[in-house]
Amino acid sequence: MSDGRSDIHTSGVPALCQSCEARHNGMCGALNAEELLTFARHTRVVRHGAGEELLTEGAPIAAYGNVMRGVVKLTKTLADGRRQIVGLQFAPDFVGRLYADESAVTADAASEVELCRISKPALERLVAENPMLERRLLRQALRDVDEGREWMVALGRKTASEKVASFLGQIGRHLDPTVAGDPRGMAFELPLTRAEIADFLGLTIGTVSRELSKLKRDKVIDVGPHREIEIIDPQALEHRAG
Amino acid sequence: MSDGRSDIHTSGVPALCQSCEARHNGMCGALNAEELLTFARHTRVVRHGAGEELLTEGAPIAAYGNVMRGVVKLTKTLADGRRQIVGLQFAPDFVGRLYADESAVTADAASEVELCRISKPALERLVAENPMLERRLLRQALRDVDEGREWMVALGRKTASEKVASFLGQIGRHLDPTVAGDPRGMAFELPLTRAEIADFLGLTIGTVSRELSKLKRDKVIDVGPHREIEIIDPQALEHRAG
DNA sequence: CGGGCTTTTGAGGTGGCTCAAACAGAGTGG
DNA sequence: CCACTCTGTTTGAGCCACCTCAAAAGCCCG
Repeated sequence: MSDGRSDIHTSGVPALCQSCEARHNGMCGALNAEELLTFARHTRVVRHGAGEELLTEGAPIAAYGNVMRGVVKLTKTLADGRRQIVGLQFAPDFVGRLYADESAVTADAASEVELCRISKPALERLVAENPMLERRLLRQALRDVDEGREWMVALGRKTASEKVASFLGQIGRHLDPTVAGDPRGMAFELPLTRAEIADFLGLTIGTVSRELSKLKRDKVIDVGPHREIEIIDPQALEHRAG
Repeated sequence: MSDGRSDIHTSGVPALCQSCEARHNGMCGALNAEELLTFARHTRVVRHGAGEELLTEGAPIAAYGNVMRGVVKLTKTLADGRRQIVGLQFAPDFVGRLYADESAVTADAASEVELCRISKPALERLVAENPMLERRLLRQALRDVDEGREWMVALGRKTASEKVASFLGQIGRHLDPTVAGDPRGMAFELPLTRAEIADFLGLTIGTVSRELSKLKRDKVIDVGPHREIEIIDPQALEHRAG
């Protein structure tokens, strides 16, 4: 039995938006039912398989998107091929760089991803007309800044084991925000390969694997087959995150 | 002999704003003469000596500011004292974190600094009333994101010498944007001590010093007394930046 | 069951750290 | 004008965390 409130809120809301996280915690929260309808005329839900490229470093940006499901990784690559992941976007994050002609990063689907896609000119027009939308995007950008700075500390000053512990903590928190201070453990599937984790943490695949093995040996986590991780002792993990 | 244009533009503009960079390339560019006057009623120019703390990590934010002169460094510190500089702000950058109760970083004056200060509630009210102001702040935030990501690559994937070369290149570009592709050299005074450079690059003071000596030995730069640096061969510097 | 991918683990090398000493400038006071 | 101090910088010697290279093992899919 649903309450009256949700009836009011969902009346006239496009079907796809009704359960979309972007409407609750993301960009689309700025829009009322009428605006959502306008907005939805320009959007299209697209699905991308793991590894598909959404944006290319140095190439023009054709469209923006909101992550609805899955994980998008943002990477930058040096001339000789060294790679660094500079951000991970989860639902309901916004993907793309407003007010820039070309993307400074490559964005690809780390897992299978569903995106709510909107063309560049369409979003830019909607943003110009709707200050609330712009405010949401500002909040998103500020979150991106904060998160980037958090990782700069890890990249610059943490040891390999601290990096890996921090990474597991962050992923855990993202996939289940209630776990933050919870002393009980949790299990999840890593959205990244070892190589990608290494590119995120500024390490090599070998070091990542060794550190994970160490955490397993010390009964802080359990490492299952196929990227499954169980956090047995969140306290200990937090403690090792520096 | 001034042209007519500047007369139009400066009529009714507060004296302090007339030559302020923030009005030309920063946040205040969003405001017309009338709005600038309203704005100026809430601002005050304050001067801070090198080392003075403007914002403290984990402490409430009392006021925002625009850098008018000097360099502000943003740092994060781990529990055991390891430090990482996560950003440098030059004129006319905005300092502070909108929509947050506490600061995620410590901000201090790296050199003597002049700030155009505005209280938190005052700016928040003005932003709520003026979408153009919000757009400027969004642009600033997006620049901060881009710059942070640029440095994440350096922190995670570049060698010590590449880091130092990149750093000198960035500082040079900031202090004189015309130099970018210019094959001729330039000279400037570093706004940071060796220890601060180390905290920026995720290195130790010894490594920074050694790398600078190496660049000097190789006639790429010249290191004078009192933090003076002359870039002799910008091409070679760029080449070593990775 | 074989072939391709990812992951683990090992042995050895090295870039940047640690620790330590000497040096250089800018004040400060005699 | 010269000690003296204080802070910042340079340089050296040795070491260790993490990388490199390499091999083997696990998992997935046809």
